[in-house]
Amino acid sequence: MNDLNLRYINAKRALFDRANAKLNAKQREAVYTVDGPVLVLAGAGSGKTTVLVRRIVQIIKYGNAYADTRIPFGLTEDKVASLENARSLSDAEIKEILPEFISDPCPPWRMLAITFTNKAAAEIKQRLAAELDDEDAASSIWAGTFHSMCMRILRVNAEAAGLKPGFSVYDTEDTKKALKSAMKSLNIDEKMIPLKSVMNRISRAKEKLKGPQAFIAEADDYRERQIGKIYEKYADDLVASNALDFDDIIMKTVLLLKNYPAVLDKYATQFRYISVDEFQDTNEAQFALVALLSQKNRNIMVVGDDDQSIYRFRGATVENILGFDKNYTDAKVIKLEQNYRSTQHILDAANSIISNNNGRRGKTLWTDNVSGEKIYVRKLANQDSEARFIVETIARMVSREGKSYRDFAVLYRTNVQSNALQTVFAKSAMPYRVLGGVSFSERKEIRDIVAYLQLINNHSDKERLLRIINVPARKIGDRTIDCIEQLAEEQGTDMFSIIENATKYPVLSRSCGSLLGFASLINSLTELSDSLPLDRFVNEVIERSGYRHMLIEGGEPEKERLENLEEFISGVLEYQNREEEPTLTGFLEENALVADVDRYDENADAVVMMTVHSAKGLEFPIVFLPGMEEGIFPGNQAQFDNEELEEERRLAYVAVTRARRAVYMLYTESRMIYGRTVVYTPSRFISEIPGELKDEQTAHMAPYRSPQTGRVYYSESKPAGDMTVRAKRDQQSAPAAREKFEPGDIVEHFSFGRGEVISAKPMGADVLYEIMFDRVGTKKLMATYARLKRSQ
DNA sequence: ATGGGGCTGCTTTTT
DNA sequence: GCAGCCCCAT
Repeated sequence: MNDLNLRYINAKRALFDRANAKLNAKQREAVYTVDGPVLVLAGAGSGKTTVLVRRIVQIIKYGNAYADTRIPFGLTEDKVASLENARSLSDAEIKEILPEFISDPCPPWRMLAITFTNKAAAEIKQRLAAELDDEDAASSIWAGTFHSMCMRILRVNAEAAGLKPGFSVYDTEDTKKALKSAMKSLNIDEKMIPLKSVMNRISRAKEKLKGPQAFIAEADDYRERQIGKIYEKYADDLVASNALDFDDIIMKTVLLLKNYPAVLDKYATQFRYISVDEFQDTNEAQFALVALLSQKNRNIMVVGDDDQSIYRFRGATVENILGFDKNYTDAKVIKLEQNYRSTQHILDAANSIISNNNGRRGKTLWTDNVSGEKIYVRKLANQDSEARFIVETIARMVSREGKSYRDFAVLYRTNVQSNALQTVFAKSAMPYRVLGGVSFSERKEIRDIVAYLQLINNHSDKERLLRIINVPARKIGDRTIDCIEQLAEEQGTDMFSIIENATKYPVLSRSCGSLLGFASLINSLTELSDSLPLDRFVNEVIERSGYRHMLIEGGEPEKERLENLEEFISGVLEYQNREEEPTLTGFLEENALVADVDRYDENADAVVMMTVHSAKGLEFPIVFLPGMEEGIFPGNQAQFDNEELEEERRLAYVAVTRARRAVYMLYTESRMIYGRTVVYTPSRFISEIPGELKDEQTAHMAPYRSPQTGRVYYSESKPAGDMTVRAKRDQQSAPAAREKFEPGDIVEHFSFGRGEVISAKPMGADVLYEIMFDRVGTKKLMATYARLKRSQ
């Protein structure tokens, strides 16, 4: 290559570098690596989503322009010089020049980006839309979760996949019930083989693309053969119900692509570029899917972090990321190790913990950020002091350092740990929110109405039929239901057909009236579903099924359920307004695949509490890690199992790397676990952090003092009903005479803001107020700690 | 048909 | 310690 050509290419690349000046060299390398397989090992906080999005945008806008070494015909010295001088132009001017280098760009609809969660998918879509600045282009990119993408393929190819249109998706609870009934019909006792392990085995089998026959063929003991039988029966039931479970969605798609070369060819041709996020969380089926789809164009980029693989228990195989470049020998491997989130001390601590694991690809995070504070390690007397330590530390930092509540996260290993925390937080008047309770769509009334909709959409859906056939009560008893089930099995048809034709079966003569009534209810609603807008239709379902009537009859206790149904209808309305072609099937699919509108509102000013698992991908200025004890974190089950232990260590790595500024690791002398007081030793993960990175102390919490009697209690013996936390400053200053409020009064709270008193219950010398706040909803607060002021 | 009492079992979770 | 589930009693 002559000098002029070389200068041309260098000048062109310099301009692209300018356009991506906000990225570091490694990130840019990933963005410019367009063709062939690429593995991006992205450490925590290394900007992986940015890279993923930028690369897609780069390919759509400029194709392989950066790597392209072709020289335009008739290149002149003047031209090269002007490109070289363009470096000093403004960003906007450079953007004007770049299109002249376009080289084989990819149309957006040939771009596939796969994530695990809807939240991640939404974020990627949103950032793509912003960067492409082209709504249509952004929305034609296939960006979604594994499941949503597979559903899209299955819907179009339902017949080839062995499905009838309008097929249902069973969630975990439906699956559980179906397995239970399969076990019952096979006379397999749950005490012999626990349902949980059956579920797990079958789920693992599906992830390995193993059907019931293959499973049975490989079964080498009685128990395995029994599970094989259950699997077979369950699979038959799913077919009869025209339903898929979550694992089927992936497995059936892979099988479809394997069995129908024409279908595979269509998609493998269409998807010129494939990107997979969180690749360390993929299972075998998901890897097989990606491998099939990319086999033709071989342009596959996977992004992930082997050190953050924390879902082995649900079938994720780290080997997918560890061995990626063995599967794709020509893969380019790029490591993103610069961290933009945390202080160097936090990263050093995380690095030294994770360095105790074997079987890593090996990465060392570093940052330009300050070295920052040391890791605070605090020993507390018990879980109560632990919770109070957290509350008081936060209270102090909020009042003295002007921090917001939202700057703090409490991350624990197991959900049970949140109980003790919540008790203390609830009484402390400190705003907090807990992630991971019963979600909206898991509520009984919502599930019931969704079951009606599912049955209307798919009359074969057995689990949903069983769920609502007698809700509200319509005199169809268990005996009748058993009878119908058996008839359906004998006739090789579904239960609904038996019910419709109840008159034909003498055994059903007694309940014939109720059955025909139910059949005509469902049939008339099915007809109605075509003619009414979705929200009005759902309203009719609630009405005509008698469900609303049932709840109204139920009076006060059922009021909340009624309100939830109203909220559900507004959710339907929201779907209807958003969707171009709203359909019942579409709504149900979204409902099955999209968990609640992500419950975590990042704007609310409240301390957030959740498991370390659910914190993956999030970041917080200050992180508390209670329960850093052997037996909790790492858990008991990991004590003698190295694989488990390494997973726990990765989890600890995830936990520490959530923090931007400070980490508090807490452990106790003793704590209550399952009703027993246990004494655990501090977690090995604490000792795996070098001493010079730690600020280690015993924290002495002030004992409780009863507000009424002034008696001092130590937490273990505190009297029932007195679970107050006293911030230190409160103890020092004698409580001032407190203003009394009555229902209807408007009050001001130092962090919840303005609210109206709903009720006031005297409790000893104190008063428990229920207050409806404008911003944060209804809260119950003790007068002594709420420090309420009259508004105006 | 519904609820209460006793028994069990108990990491992590998205789709 | 507690929630969820099953079974039995009303």
